[in-house]
Amino acid sequence: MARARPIDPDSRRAQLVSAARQVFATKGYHAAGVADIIDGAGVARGTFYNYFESKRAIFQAVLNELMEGVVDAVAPIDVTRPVAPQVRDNLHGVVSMLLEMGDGARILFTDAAGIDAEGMETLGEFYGAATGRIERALRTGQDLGLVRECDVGLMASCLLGLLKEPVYQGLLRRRVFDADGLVDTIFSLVGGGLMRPPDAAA
Amino acid sequence: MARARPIDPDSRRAQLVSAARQVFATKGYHAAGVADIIDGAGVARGTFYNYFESKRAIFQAVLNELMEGVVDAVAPIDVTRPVAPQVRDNLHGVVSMLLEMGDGARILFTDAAGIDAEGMETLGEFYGAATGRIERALRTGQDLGLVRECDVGLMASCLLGLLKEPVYQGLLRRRVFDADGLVDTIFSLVGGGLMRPPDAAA
Amino acid sequence: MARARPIDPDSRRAQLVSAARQVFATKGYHAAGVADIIDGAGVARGTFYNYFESKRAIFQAVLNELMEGVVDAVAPIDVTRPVAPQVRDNLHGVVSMLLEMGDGARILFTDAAGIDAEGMETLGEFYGAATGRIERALRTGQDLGLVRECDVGLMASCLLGLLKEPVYQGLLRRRVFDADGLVDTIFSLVGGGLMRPPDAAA
Amino acid sequence: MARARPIDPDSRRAQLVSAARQVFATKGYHAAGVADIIDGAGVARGTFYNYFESKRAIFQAVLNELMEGVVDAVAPIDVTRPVAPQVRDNLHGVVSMLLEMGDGARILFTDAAGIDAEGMETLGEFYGAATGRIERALRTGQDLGLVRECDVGLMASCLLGLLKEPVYQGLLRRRVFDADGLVDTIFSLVGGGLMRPPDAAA
DNA sequence: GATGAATGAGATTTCATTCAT
DNA sequence: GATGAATGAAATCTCATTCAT
Repeated sequence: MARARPIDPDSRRAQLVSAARQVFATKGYHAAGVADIIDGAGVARGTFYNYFESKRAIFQAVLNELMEGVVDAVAPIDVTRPVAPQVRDNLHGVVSMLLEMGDGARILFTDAAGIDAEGMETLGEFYGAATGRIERALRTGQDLGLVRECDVGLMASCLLGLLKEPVYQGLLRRRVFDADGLVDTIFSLVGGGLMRPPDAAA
Repeated sequence: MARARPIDPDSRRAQLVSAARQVFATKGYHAAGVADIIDGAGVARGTFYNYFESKRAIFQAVLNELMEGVVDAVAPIDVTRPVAPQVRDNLHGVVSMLLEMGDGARILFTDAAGIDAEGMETLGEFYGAATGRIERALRTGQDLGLVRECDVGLMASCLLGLLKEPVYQGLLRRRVFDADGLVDTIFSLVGGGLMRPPDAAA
Repeated sequence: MARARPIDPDSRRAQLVSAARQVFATKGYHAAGVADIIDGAGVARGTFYNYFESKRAIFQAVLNELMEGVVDAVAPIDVTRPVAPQVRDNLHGVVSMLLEMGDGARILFTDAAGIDAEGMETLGEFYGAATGRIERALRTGQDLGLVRECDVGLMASCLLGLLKEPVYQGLLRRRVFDADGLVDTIFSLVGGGLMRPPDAAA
Repeated sequence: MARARPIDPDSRRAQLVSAARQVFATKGYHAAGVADIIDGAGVARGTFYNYFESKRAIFQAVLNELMEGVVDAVAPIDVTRPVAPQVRDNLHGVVSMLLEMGDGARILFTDAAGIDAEGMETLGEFYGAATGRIERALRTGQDLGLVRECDVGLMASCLLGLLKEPVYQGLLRRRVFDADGLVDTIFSLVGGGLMRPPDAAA
């Protein structure tokens, strides 16, 4: 009711995106209304449309922010130093970031792909880029003699799945787990597989 | 236009579910309208509501059918026979099933979780059950001395991710691949990890 | 509130167009809302959109109906019979039609051109066709030796103006006049001036 | 962006009206937004409302300016000198003025009447005044024995239509023509038909 | 059982106007 | 006097659902 005090447009925009993330994370894209977002931001309806063309547009902004957050959690690997710890850090960084997002992650996992063709494409490109990075890393590893022969394309998306699925199920089934445990599990699997060495003790 | 000839209610129901699967797969839950479904089934609007309470209800029916299809693709493991080939068959069965579904799989991957809390729960239970089965298998494997120590809960969802992610990306990015390649990749990873043995040749 | 009894779609459509004509005539396109139209027709909002895609669309339907009405008021001239009375009848028919339309005529005179480019074009084509008919009539008249030399294009639109302006001012200034008076006036002007005196000298 | 330098209020007002005329002429009243006007004038939104109470108000200002322009193009007739050339000059002046206005004329022809009752009234008065002038001229002509008997009221608006319609169609159908041709056409029609032949029989 | 016209709550979006700085 | 962020009433349009035939 009281008129929101005018503030720097960039701040207002950021505030709206933040409110929107909250709302989308909680209710999902379709159940969320612009009304929820402006309530969250304490702003009038018209103000919203001064900053975003549509509900779809602010969703895209939220999505971009989330994707950026994940990307920023990954540091380039320096091959002149031991590789494993760096990979471990990156893995840990991404998982922590996703866990921190909490319900926000459902936007990346579920909502974005279910809205329209453009959403699918955005997400497809994002995961494509991620897979691409893993793929290149695998090839480098092969060149360095660390990684064995395999179909790098498929292997890359398998590895991505290794990371995503536990986080996704954490969301769906509201189970909590800690990032270190997951990183350890992934490392042990990638490091030596699942099978017990026929007779390790022998 | 022409009045649809009265048919056995079960057939009509099946016909509607089938049309609905098609429509949901193609357009997604929200973009799909009841109009699309009845057009697909060649039935009047009122008829639809004689068989289903709501759009949400028929979606649930479609979802159930799909989940059932996946479950049916998995045979129980008979521990008195060699295990690996049986696991391989199951894996192959599930992947083939998902690939056959084509766009229908997006319902399982994306749409179902994005509709409402109930959808999330349904899917959570489904994946929970799948994870549970894998978990039990792992434990059995450990008992038999085939599988080494690990956090079976996390490992189970990791393994599920190994399978889902490539299929999901196939959908998102419209890449095709064949089921055997994926099964091989998964098996090689699970079998011995990703690293090249220090000096396998020695 | 009470549910409108289902009727033949064509009738419903006609009823909506009729209500819309009334509303547009009274309030003008922009001041009129879909709410006014459905109130007029005693129908729910959704019903309106079962029949017309948009407010703009039903306006077009109204416009077409009005234009058709005017066109139908004009009979082709039969040159084997005396021409003047036929022209007089046509003139009288058009003027009467416009006067009967009452405020509806403002749609043709004012609203249609002020809505969008398409409205302007529709109206442009309509008046273009009218002018074209007059033009052809003039040329025929010239061939028959009844009409003297002139710039038929300009003359045609002048003649159209002769008819339109009094009707238009009748609308704007809420003056009433009768069709016969106008036809007489036009005839006296055109008759004395446009026709070549058969044999002025004789 | 840059703060507009303070200028003489009358100039600012004129600047706004000028920008508004441009905008209204191009887009029409309803499609034009206050945003377009202030963009055109290079002025902030708030500034606009320092000078005009509303969009409607500045439209009225534009309208008044245009009507004045037309009125000023007409010189009083001096009956002690030959009348025809004076009439011709006035006709030519008005037509030229309207043609110069270009799209601006659509404001007079179309937009003004389509806005609200007040717009209709304003325009009604304007055309009423014009018709009135023509009417008085006709009566004077009758007194001088130059013009024959007729219903001067109707005849006056007919004559006005003679002039307006070609210009209007020029707008609607984007045809160009020159003022002289139209004046000639009108004169030939009126001259041959309206004037009593001085002594046809003698 | 089948039909399809009718419904109406509710969502998104627009834009002229206000007012604190 | 100039500014421009904020406002919010009001309009259009959607579509799952109802119900009389």
